[in-house]
Amino acid sequence: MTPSTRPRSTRDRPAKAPLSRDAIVEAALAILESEGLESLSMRRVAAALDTGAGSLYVYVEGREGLLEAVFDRIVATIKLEKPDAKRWRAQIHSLLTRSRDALVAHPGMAAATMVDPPRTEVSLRMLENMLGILLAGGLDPQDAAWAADVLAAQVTYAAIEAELRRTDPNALAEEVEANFSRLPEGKFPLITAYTAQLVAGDVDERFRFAIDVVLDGVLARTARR
Amino acid sequence: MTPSTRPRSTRDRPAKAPLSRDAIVEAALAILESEGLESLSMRRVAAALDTGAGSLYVYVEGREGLLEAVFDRIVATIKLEKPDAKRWRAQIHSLLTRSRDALVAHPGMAAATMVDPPRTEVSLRMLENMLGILLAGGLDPQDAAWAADVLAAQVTYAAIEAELRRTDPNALAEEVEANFSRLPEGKFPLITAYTAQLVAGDVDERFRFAIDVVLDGVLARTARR
DNA sequence: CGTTCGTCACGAACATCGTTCGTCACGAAC
DNA sequence: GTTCGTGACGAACGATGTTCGTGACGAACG
Repeated sequence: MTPSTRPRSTRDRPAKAPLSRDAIVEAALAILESEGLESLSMRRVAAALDTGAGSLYVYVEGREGLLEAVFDRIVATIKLEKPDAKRWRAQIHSLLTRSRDALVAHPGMAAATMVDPPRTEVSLRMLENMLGILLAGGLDPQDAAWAADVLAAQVTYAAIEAELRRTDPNALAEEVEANFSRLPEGKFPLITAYTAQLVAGDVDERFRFAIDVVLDGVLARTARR
Repeated sequence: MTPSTRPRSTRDRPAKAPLSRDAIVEAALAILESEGLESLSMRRVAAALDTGAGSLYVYVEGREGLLEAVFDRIVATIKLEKPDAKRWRAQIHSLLTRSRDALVAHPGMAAATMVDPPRTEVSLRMLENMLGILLAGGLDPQDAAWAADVLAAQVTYAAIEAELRRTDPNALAEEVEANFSRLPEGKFPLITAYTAQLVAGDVDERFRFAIDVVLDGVLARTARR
């Protein structure tokens, strides 16, 4: 891990690992997973590395830069699919489900992602793979390009929804349902009538629906052309 | 405006409007429109009302509560549609485009929306209207309920994208295109080959595509059933 | 008209945040 | 043995959200 010689004499300190960009990102990632985004402060990361917050700025471009690096690391762990025309639809589901789960595993990251589009090389790998699968499915290039965007929106949206249900899968549904039930009488007839449908399905069912609907929509467009 | 010119006591003050929840929300809304979410601090709002930040907490449940109230106010301004089976598709486009534009007009609000689902009565009016139009379109209730969710995701996503392009409509496309052009040779063949398609279309075209794709997808599902 | 009393704005204070920068100890080079 | 540059340290700055003791206002009351 360490380059060569560990400095034997940092006096009182018991030979602590040297600061590095990688070590910082890794520490941040650990905090993100265990405590969530709001706990991911520069001071908190520095404390985990037994140093001062100011020391991080040599290796990382502020908090924003750190978050970007962390996001990159997360995306890098997502396993891609080798496009196969025979299984393209299943591949989309697999890839996007893995993407969503990777975001869910790091609370707060999904929402942070939306602030700006992916620029890093790792994110482009992801886009390249998406395009590959969609094109393997026979989609028109323009449809595929735009569909990738639409699908990305569903992934981050589903990730945020899944985060909310993380503690208790049914907590949200029950809360919403309870909320609906004490609505002003007759003011929201449709919501009242279809409460069951509105809260129906778990996270996975809803996500599957969203992706299928988008894919069916693009296919309908292709067929019509 | 300097503290030194302040009247000795509130008695000498020229009858300033009393603090109220409405006044606070309105001031916050004005700041949000003109300066964006990151400038919307409790102190900034208090300053606009010529008072201290601490005074706001009597009327508003912290910053989070204030933001919720502001969001509610924004959603309240969105004009709804009287569901008409003959124009239902156009109605969806109108309603969602207005929703997107309302979010875009208040920078940062779209991203903040995603943190938790709408609970307020105003948001339910919106949902009720969406359901009404979709059902008027002949959709199955379960499909309509879930589709409303999928469409909501597209609205906030489009709003965030539109915010980025607010200053210069082409800035993003050009940046992305420039980014693509200096990619490692041959590492992203599809992105390289279809750069034109990836950056094609303005905000409205892309948004129209997203909505149409979702609607076509749900219709295909309905037809198949 | 004088007193009382409850409301409510004020603003100082606290904890935390991201960020900057002067200082200085370390270890290697001379 | 001396010099020197690298890089961590941590105090400090400005800004944030939030709490709370204080006190002034105006209405109610005698």
